[in-house]
Amino acid sequence: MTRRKIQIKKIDNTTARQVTFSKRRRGVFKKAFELSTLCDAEIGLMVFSATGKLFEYASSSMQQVIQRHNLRPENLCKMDQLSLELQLENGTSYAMLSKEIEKKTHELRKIRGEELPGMDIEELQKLEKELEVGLSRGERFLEEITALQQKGAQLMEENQRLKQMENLFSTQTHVLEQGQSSESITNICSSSDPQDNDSSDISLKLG
Amino acid sequence: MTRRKIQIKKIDNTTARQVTFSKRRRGVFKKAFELSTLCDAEIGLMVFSATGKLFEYASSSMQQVIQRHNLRPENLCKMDQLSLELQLENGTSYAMLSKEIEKKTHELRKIRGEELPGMDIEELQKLEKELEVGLSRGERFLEEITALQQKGAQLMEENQRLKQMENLFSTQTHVLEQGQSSESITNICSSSDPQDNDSSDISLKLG
DNA sequence: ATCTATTGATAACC
DNA sequence: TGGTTATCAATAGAT
Repeated sequence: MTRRKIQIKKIDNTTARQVTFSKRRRGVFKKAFELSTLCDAEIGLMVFSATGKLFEYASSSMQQVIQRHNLRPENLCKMDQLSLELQLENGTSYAMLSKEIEKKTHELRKIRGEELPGMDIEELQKLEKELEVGLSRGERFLEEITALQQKGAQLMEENQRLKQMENLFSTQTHVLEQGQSSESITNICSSSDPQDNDSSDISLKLG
Repeated sequence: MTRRKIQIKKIDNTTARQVTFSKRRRGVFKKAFELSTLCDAEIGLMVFSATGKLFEYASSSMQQVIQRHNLRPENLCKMDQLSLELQLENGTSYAMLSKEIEKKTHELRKIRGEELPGMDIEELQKLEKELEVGLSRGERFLEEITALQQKGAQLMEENQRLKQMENLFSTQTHVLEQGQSSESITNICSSSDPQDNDSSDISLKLG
């Protein structure tokens, strides 16, 4: 854009591209900072260089910006379905187990209220059965707990990726450069979201 | 920056601020697009106006950019602490409960091996005690299960936000404007497990 | 990195 | 909002 106008398309020359990247990156970050400052906007900007380096700027913190972004209804997408199922399952399970506990407790009290010496064999066998059931249920509970723990571990694992870095910027005027590159990324979840709002596409004119 | 140079600080006049926001926003998005195009960089830019409207641009898709961002080791951060605690808790709990189950089972078998008619009061009271303990343990299990379910629900909720929409942009030259505002953000943290990845949909099965 | 000729962005005004 | 224009800012090309 100076000694000569350039076309906005990938720069072939590698070194030239890197130079331009450095220069323009600064420019974009500065613009982002100015916009957020002048207009009181919350901004998050992530830039991965062609070599995989990450440069980022966030007026607050990237985690906060991402979370705010993810909070929007249109970004909560289909997970809701799974979530709802889960909620229902949980409710059912809990209700069922609560009922069972209550029942057992009631039976126990009933037994305790009787004279033990007066109990006949049948009564004792019943008690024994109760114990057995209680134990097996306990085992089921244990299994369930284990399963839940595993699921929880998986979920946490995923959540790790959600959690963001701290303010690596001392002030919002600073941009941090971070090393390493991340490769393959798997995507799930397609959004549909019919109605939506006054969303309008803005196409950028380049020249 | 033109008729007169301006200071980079929040514009007091509301309307002036909005005007500047609109103009500069375009500028930043354009710059971001140019940078990604010229230098083959992957870019994600999120802008929340002071009124809560979201404007975003992503060279690929915002979900992809966010995921790539989240994949960085340094962003898997501090959650590990809480996570480790949880793991230890769970581990301890599991070991303890397993041991308890085993013990109870052993006792039960011992009792079953005896002649019920031959049991004295003391023996029966012991059995009763066993049942009671079994029930209380069951209750504890239930509590634990409930706690785990809640934890899982929270995690899933968070994960929902992780899963992002598809290409709301038909091409990378488009910027989408989305409405509505999102407010306070609550964080729950916990995580663990270093390696492993591409795990995504996780459903909790309860019985 | 630094320098500048140019193009690009935009503040103030309409 | 959407134009106009005088300035200021960003930067391509060269050093």
